[in-house]
Formats: sequence, structure tokens, C-alpha cells
Amino acid sequence: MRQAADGAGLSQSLERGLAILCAFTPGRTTLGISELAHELSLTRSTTHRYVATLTSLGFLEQDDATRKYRLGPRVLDLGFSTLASLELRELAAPHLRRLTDTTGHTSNLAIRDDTDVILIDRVRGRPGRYHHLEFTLQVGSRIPAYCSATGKALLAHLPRPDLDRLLDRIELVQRGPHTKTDKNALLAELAQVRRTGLAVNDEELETALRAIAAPVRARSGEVVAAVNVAIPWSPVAMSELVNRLGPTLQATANDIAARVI
Amino acid sequence: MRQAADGAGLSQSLERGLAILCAFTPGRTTLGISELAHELSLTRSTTHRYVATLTSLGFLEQDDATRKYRLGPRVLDLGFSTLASLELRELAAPHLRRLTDTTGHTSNLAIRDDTDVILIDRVRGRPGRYHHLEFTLQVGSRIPAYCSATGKALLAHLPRPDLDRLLDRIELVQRGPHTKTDKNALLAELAQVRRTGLAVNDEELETALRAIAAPVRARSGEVVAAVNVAIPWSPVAMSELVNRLGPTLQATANDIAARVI
DNA sequence: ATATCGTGTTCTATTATTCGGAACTATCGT
DNA sequence: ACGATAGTTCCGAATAATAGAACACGATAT
Repeated sequence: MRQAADGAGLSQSLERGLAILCAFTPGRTTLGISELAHELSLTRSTTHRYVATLTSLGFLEQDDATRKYRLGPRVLDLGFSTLASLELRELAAPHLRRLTDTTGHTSNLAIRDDTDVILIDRVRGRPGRYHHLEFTLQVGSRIPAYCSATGKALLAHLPRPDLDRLLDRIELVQRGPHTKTDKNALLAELAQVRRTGLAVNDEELETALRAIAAPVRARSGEVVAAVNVAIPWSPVAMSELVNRLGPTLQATANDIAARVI
Repeated sequence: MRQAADGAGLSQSLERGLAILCAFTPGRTTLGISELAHELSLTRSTTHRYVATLTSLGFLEQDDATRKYRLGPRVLDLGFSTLASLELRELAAPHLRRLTDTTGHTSNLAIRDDTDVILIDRVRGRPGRYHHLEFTLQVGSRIPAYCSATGKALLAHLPRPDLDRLLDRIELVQRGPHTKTDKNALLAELAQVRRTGLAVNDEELETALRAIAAPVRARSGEVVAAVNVAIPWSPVAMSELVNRLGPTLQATANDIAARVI
């Protein structure tokens, strides 16, 4: 017989099995066989075989009481391996630490994955007024690039054609009180980010959350990551904060960059 | 044809595909097709098909220069979903934070997975003398239970037959200067942990690293997690530290337990 | 109590899907 | 230039996956 219909040379079973894993999200942590089967348009028996395989390998666990399934600790190992593979994270760790020590604010290191930004390390600032995200955002979290400081720092330095294609694919949803939902306004802002070397998020992702980010450039010139400091709301003007924290932030980004291959 | 030889009713393709993902470890972050094929005893063409599938789904990435593969960011999403499914982590977060604020030391929350302990949350203490593990250990890290404070707190409250079967399966490898490598000595210590409600790690996992842990009991009485504080080496005697920190630690563990279903 | 529905689970004949050898191409070091 | 090794593609053979039906169990409704 011919190879798989559309994706030539791809493994259907593996694809389906992974789809099962991906059906579990932070919002839907336990799922039953029938639920999964329906969601992925598979028969119950097929779904069960995959689930049994995943369970026997430790990627899923079955709840004794409800007989439903949830993600197993084995998955954490994989995630951990991924993080470890990002040597950038290790190189950056002491610099992030220092940034938080000098500014008092939570600092983050993020990379871009397509239209999103992924948090790959964070150092929490002094305990104080937390906003909601302080708890929700964890290492590994994914947030839309267009409404975050690190995201804009990363987008701004993308080659123009790539940026255009990317922006065409995303919808600029209103996430916070000042989210930029107009494509041209966003493009103008990204141009400014390129000029100043700093990106800003002023309650664009969530109320009361502001942040300033700087890009980390590899020797090749390519922007490979971004560092930010998250600032809980205060009466201080954003421009004042940028003046105060910008140089420190850029120095940190440069220090990290200096250690990247 | 009959179903798969040994594991009846399991999916070979899924098993193999996941084996490929698991071949990537923090120590081996990039692998080529031939390397993988050899390691898993598969042909290159079969391996390539799985790898292509994983790549098209974002679980692997191909390095443009070397043509080798590494784990993709998609894997992080899974790990994050797993962490989120551990509601325990959320409940415990503020208490961990408080524990670190009052003691000044790094505190950790861990659960057991078979013979290992998995770190599911951590709050770093004041910057100061770090030992090696401070950087190596991350949320998601896995360490052997027998030579860690949290591990011993978790093992101690296991039903005796389960504990025996588990200990038979592990080798008590010397990891730090004071690792307990004798099974009877370990059993005696676990008995003491049951009496005092506190477990101790005095340079058993790594030089200069000491920790004290307390078990978190669900209402059912079952020990579901353990909290610890990690203490960089100091001339203070371990027993003195236990007297000083023990009550705070147990109070924290109880506060967390009170919020568990 | 009894019936009904919905679970998760097991079985099996059929066939679509995966398998692996061989051929192809690109890159590297000699 | 050359050989060696890498990743990649092809295609017929046949294995491993498929889906339907039947089972066992529990919860709910009658």
C-alpha cells in the first residue's frame, strides 16, 4: 500500500499517540478513554491501546478511583531534558540572579517559539504585591509574543519578511487594558524597539503588570533570547522606569550574550 | 497476525517514537539519525520516519548546520501541563515562600516517583554560598530517594512490604561523603524518621549540602509529598539545626497538608 | 429490584500501515 | 579526487495497527 495519505513518510501511530498526550493541558488534567476517543476522532479500542502504551511507559497514570488518566511524572523528565539542553539558560542564570538582586524585581529569560514566547528561567523578586501572573507564569509557560516585553524584543529583530508572515498568522487579541490590537501600531512600536534596544509591556498582557525587556544577541548578530524585569504597578511613569532600569537591563543582556557561542 | 509479541495490546510505533524522545537526556542533547538507530536497534529508515514525525509536530528540531536533532520546545508544554496537574504545587507555593522568608534558606517541595524523588517546586533562598546542586537542581529534577532528606521522609512512611520491595531494587551508591550505603542502617534511620517526623540529609547526596525535611500527610494519613530546607554547610551541628528549624518545617508541612483534599 | 446507559477493557479477522533493504545525495576529511 | 559517513527517499513485503463487536463493571434512572 501507499504511504500515509497526506504527511508522506510520517508515522500515524506516533502522531496519534502524541496527540493523546497533548490533549492533556493545564486546564484539562484528567481525561477518560471515551473523552479522548471522541476528541481525536478515534475508536475507543484504538485509543485504549495508545493509552495503555503510554501508561506502561509512565507517561500517563490511571487514577485508581475514577479510572481516568492523567499525565505521569515521566513527562517531567522530558521537559527537564529540554530545559537542560538550553545551555543558554545555564549561562544566563547568574546574570538573572544579579539583575534581580540589584533591581529587586522578578527577572525572566525567554526564547521565541513561532508566535509565542517561552519562559525558560526566572528569578523571583522580593516578596511583595503579586499579580495573578506571578503565580500562573512558570518556567515553561508560553505566552503570546505580541503582548509581552520579551516577545516584542524578539519579534523586533526578526527579518522583515519573516515578521510579516508571522504577524499575518496571529490575531491581536485584547489581553490587558493597553494591548496593541492594531497591526500598524505594533509594527511602529517594533521599529522603536529596534532603535532603542528596549521593549516595553505596559499592562498589555494583564492588568497591573508592566515589564521592560532587552534582546540577547549572539555573536552572529541574531537575537536568540530576551531578558526582562517584571514590575508591579506603581505610580511611576513607564518612561521613568525605562530610564532607571534600561541600562542595567541592557548590560545584563550583553553580559549573557558575551557568553553565548 | 497476533498482537505484539510481549507487551500484548501495546503500540510498537508509539513505544519506539517515545524511546527516541527519551534518548535525549540532559547529558546528550543532540543526536543524529544513525546514532539513534544504533542505540535503539532500529534501521536508519525507520528511525528517520519517527524522527520526521516528531519534528513535524515540534517535539524535535533539526539543527540547520549539523543536521542533527535536539528536543523542541513543544516538549516543554507537556512538562508544564504535568506540573500544572499537580495541584499540590499551587497549594504549597505560598507556604514554601514563607518558609524561605523566615529561614533564609532555599526550600523545596518534592514528590516520590518509585525510587526517586522529583522536585516540583522550589523557592531560592538569599543569594550566598551556592553549592553545585543549587544550579543543577531545577524544578523537574529527579534525585535518588535514599540519599535525600525529602526522599527519606517519603520512604519512611511507606507500608513496610512496599518499602522492602523497593529497597531490594535499588543499589545504595555512595553519592556524598556520608551516604548511607548499608540497607540496615538506612532502615534504622527511616524508623527514626517515623518517630521524629523529620528526615535529615547530612552530606549524603553531595559535599557541603545538608537538608531537613518533613512529610506532608493528606487527610487519609498517606504521605503525599515532603518539604525541605537546604542548608549550605556551616560549623553548626546538624542536631542544633534540627532543633532550630524542625518546628517551623513541620508547621509548614502541616499548613500545606491542611489544604490538601 | 431491574433495566439502562456509559464506562474501561479484551478479543479477532482484515487490511492499511509500517518495515527495512537498497539506492540516492550531500558533506566531510584525507 | 576519493572514500566514508551522514541524512534522506523509495517501494514491495508482511507485520503491526485497525475498528467492530462483545465483555465486565458501576452508576443512574425506572
